[in-house]
Amino acid sequence: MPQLGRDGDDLGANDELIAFKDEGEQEEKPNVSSERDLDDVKSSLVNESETTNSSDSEADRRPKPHPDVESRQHDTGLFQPSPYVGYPFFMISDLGNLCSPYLTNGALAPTGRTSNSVPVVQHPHMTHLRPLLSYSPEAFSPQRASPGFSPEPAGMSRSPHTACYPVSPGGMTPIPHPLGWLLVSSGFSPRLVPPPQTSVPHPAIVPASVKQEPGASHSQKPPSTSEHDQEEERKPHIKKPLNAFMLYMREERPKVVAQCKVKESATINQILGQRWHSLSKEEQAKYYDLARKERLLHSKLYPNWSARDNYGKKKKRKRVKSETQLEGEMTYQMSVLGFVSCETHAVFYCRDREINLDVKHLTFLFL
DNA sequence: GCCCCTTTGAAGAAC
DNA sequence: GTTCTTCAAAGGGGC
Repeated sequence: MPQLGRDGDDLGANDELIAFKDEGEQEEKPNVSSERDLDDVKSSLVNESETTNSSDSEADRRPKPHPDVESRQHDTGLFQPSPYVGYPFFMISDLGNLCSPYLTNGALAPTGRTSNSVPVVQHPHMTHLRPLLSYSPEAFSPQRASPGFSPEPAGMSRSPHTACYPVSPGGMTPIPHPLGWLLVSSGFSPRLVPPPQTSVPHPAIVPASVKQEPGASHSQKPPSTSEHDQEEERKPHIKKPLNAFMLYMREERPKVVAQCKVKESATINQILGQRWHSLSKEEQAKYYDLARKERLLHSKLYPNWSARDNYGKKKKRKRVKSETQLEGEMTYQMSVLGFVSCETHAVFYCRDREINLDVKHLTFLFL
């Protein structure tokens, strides 16, 4: 599939091609190490943001809208065979209120956005499409904030293509995503977006506990049995990145619920498992690709995180979840304060880092 | 309120 | 290198 970057063009570095595995590759190359892939990507991070210029123009390399995009949908709502073809948008992080400057027509109602949902700014010609996020986290390049960065919106300039596309009258259902990404119309004039008023929680992080000053009045948590336990509870719970099947399941579950009138997740998951096996390799490859990018981005956001960290934390996580729901405001690691995008790059200014992405890696899928 | 169920895949541990 | 275990999502159901 072209979107898998087999030609090394769509997804950047060739090392990803080695790491990526769809079902067929899993059979043929079961030992391809995602670790090595991550290491390669990590090592390339330093240069990633500085090596984005190439002999090819960005306009040429950037996926172009496909006139037949609607016909690509089949009954499962999935693209085939090339879901990456034809994206009139690129993706940026869910910046909370950040998208509002683009919505001068009020297309995206504030109520359509929740902390863990992905609001969508959609092209009017593709109102039938449900975008599925995709991104190329290998383009992430943590670095210090640019000295010249200013969150002032006054410098924002917008070409006609940068105008916000209104959400279709039918409305777009916010698509929840663990990494909290937001789709925004493309158009590559430099533009500046003021920082949001509220932090955007990174859905991959479940705060282990509300960090409170000693003696906080609303603290009802019983004392931990040990300092170690207390320390453990203070640590935010960084969830595992979703695998391909989980991504598929999250996407297809509502359809199964609607079709089968079943609510029990165990039953639904059985159905989804069967459907998963009935998918073609190309269809599954889309989810493997997304999952691979999830892992890459996750590894960059949390380079020291290990799946082992979550061992034995299921109970804690559930307890913490309810606490989170009760508490309201929380502090998260991944709080994007603002971003700047230009012809070739988008820079996201987070609380503790600056993430530089090559726009050529900002793609997404339609469903 | 907590855990189980049920699925697949990824990652780590154990052998 | 292989096998086993745990966790990721989801929400009804049981205790």
